[in-house]
Amino acid sequence: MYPEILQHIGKYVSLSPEQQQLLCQNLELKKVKKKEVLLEPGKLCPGNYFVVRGCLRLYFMNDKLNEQIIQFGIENWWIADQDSLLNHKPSQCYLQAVEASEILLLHEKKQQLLFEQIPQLESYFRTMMQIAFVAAQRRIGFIFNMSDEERYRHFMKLFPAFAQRVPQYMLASYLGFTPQFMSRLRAKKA
Amino acid sequence: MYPEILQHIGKYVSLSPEQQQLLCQNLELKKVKKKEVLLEPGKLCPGNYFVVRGCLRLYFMNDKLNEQIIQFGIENWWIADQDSLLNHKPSQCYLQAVEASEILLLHEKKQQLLFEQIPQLESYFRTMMQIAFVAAQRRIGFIFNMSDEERYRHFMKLFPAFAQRVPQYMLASYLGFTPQFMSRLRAKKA
DNA sequence: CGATTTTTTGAATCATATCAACGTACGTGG
DNA sequence: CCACGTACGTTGATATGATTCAAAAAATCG
Repeated sequence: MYPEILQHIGKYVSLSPEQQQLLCQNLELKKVKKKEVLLEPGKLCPGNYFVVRGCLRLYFMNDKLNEQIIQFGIENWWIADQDSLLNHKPSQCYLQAVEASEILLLHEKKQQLLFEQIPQLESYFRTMMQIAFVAAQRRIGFIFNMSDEERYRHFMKLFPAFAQRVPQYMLASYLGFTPQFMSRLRAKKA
Repeated sequence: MYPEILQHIGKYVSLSPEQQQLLCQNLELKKVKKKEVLLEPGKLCPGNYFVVRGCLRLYFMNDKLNEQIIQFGIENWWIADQDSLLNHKPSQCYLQAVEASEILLLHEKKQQLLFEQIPQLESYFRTMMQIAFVAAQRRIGFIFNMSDEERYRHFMKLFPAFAQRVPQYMLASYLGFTPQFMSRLRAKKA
């Protein structure tokens, strides 16, 4: 039994003890070291990962051979290449541990089977997808309506603790500008 | 009965005739004129809209009082302010008809009830959310890794027909640059 | 047809990238 | 536990893509 994930699910739907057990039997616990890679371009994304402890990042290499971070996943977040999962096609992304982490993998096939046995689980994942979609649309809004500097300050205000956890160049990548510019922003101090 | 929406749902899940009828009884058909507004800032988004015919846009006013288009919805797409729906909070957006349109409104409360009676419908919406999320993440990738010019050409190549349907200033807004710059890009012709 | 909406064009300006070099920190093996 | 190598962060100079403001031209609509 994995209390962290059960608690998270419990915020959205309620599962019977039997359902909780069934779910946990179908999860695979993984412990990964810092910088360990869970998914590489060309491979199929095996399922959804729930972060129990630590931090992962999903990124790809752009044309100029820079890393572009699409998403971070920290405690109580799900992370995966949904494009690969949805379309059953090879990923174009890396999924990598930013810190030593403990994660739970819900294999795609098992997820499908569980949805039939635990309808609330499908409801839970619908909500997770909706939350993720809203977050992505908000991010698009921020990108278009704030300058890089504004977006940086906004992010630092919202997630000051998280900003301490990851290297600056990763934040710069996530926010969509260069590490050099990030350094200048910090130097401005204001 | 609304064949367009049933056909679309049928691509993802299968509904019995009774379920199809139940669903359609809970949809509200609306015919809107060009520029008609379906949702305004301050109001709660009433539910999800399925576009049978026409085109809608979801946008908000940014700090500089420019319209920022978040999403378009054309035939066989769902459109709504998910943020308002998810968090039951007033919208910050406008939902407006770009063309005269026919749309089906699935009220949020009715949707909840239907999910209990038609579990496949929850599965369908989970998939819709996943598709929308993947699209939004792809868009973020494009924004960060292409120049405005590249993004413009990429979009024109992908959706040449759609580009004809909406005013250029709306495309510019969706792509995240000014109408003036858009005009210059077109003039370059290459 | 006139009125409004949409698109075009020019000139000046600004935000951010790029290139290049140097500084600092950190963790790994000897 | 120190030294070395690599990874990360800073700084300066220059380049550039895109914005802004302003005005005119063109298209669309009632």
